[in-house]
Amino acid sequence: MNLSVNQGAAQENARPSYHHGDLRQSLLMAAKSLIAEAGIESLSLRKLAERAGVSRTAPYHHFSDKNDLLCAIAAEGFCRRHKAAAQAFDNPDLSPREQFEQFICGYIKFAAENPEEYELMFGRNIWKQKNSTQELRDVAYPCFQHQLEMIRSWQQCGLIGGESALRTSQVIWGTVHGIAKLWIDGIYTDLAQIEEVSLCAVKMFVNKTV
Amino acid sequence: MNLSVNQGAAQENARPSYHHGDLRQSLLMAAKSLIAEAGIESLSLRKLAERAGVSRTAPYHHFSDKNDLLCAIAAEGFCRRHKAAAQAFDNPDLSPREQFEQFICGYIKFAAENPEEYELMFGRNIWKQKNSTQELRDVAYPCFQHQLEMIRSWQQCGLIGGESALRTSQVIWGTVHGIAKLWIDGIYTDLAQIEEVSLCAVKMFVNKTV
DNA sequence: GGGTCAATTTTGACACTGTCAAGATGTGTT
DNA sequence: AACACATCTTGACAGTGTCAAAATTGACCC
Repeated sequence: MNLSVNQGAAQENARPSYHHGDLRQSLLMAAKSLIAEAGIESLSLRKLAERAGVSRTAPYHHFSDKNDLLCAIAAEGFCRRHKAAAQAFDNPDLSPREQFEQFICGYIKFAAENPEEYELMFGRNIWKQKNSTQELRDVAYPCFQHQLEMIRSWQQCGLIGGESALRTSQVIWGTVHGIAKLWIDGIYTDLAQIEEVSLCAVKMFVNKTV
Repeated sequence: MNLSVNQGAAQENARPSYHHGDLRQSLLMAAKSLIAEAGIESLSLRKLAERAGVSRTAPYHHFSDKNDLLCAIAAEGFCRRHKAAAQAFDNPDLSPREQFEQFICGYIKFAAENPEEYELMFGRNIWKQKNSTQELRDVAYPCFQHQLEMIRSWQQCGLIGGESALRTSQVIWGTVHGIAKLWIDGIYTDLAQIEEVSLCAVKMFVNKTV
């Protein structure tokens, strides 16, 4: 049903066959640009529709809900983050310690550089209750799982301590998520400090004997 | 200007002299009960006014803004949390290690037991831009400062590592905040695990030689 | 080519929201 | 009693998300 007819060529003035061409993709792009301009708080479906050049209710034929649209954007964010994390982890030139540092700093840097997108990926009621889309879960869960596996590997090579890999992973995820959130939400205000905080976190988690 | 005339007796049907008695306090109480009932997302000034028994715009004579009202509620939350933290820290019967554990677990427990209030204290645009009220800052900053001092004392007695007290404090705050947020926002769903995660965090931060 | 069907889009409407401007109502002070 | 002022109400406006019904348009079959 929601499968777009012509996926490719979702650029500017390429609408060969259908009514709009590929409105779903256009909406996602317009949404991201609107969010980048004025923040996620002020994103409304009506402004979005106007930007995309359609009427107010047109988006409802591609997204059941505003929440549905937000989930789709969030899913893209998880995809991007997942790819970046995997790339650093699979780099054979990095020592485990360097991998770990890349993970911590990369995670926080990703959040700091894409604050609105990160804010969307968590919070904003996307995960609360039963609001998460199947599509979102399909993308996000492997991302979470990947984090767990990385932590497990760093534990096995003695780089970091902790008991069960799951608990340790939950703590470390909490740390990076918390630092990112405190920055994004405006409590930590000095961006220059954020990287120092990240490095401090790395040192606190890494075993001293290594 | 905003000083209420008769602070005391802000209960149900006690409105001796003024129009309403003490609307400001009544509004705060009504707001907290509304938030407890339906979550912060669905709190509207109109519903709030109705609950307090006044017209839609009456609150605007006690709070300049919706944001102003939210800041006032958040300030109460910081007060409560600050008191609880100080109480545990000043307890002479507790060893530093017990104090630290109380801090970590107490912080996360506070957030888990008052999710809506905690969500309000951070996020919700209260700290972003210039939205924070002077009143809120006056209450919250000492609270942040207190956390820093506790961390410093635990560092000085060798309980925990880290470099500068500020950075260490930022990392640990990030950890408890992140775990709390991941729970509140619905990513960590099992409440029973939260305490285990808290204890795991304690073990990961405490020096092994102690 | 013409007719049919379903996907797509639009118009109209509803119940909300935060907030402003003016007026009404009561309180305290002189 | 009279004034000034804090407080509260009514009316209004521009937004918001979302539903129902109507209109448009492309694709497909004969």
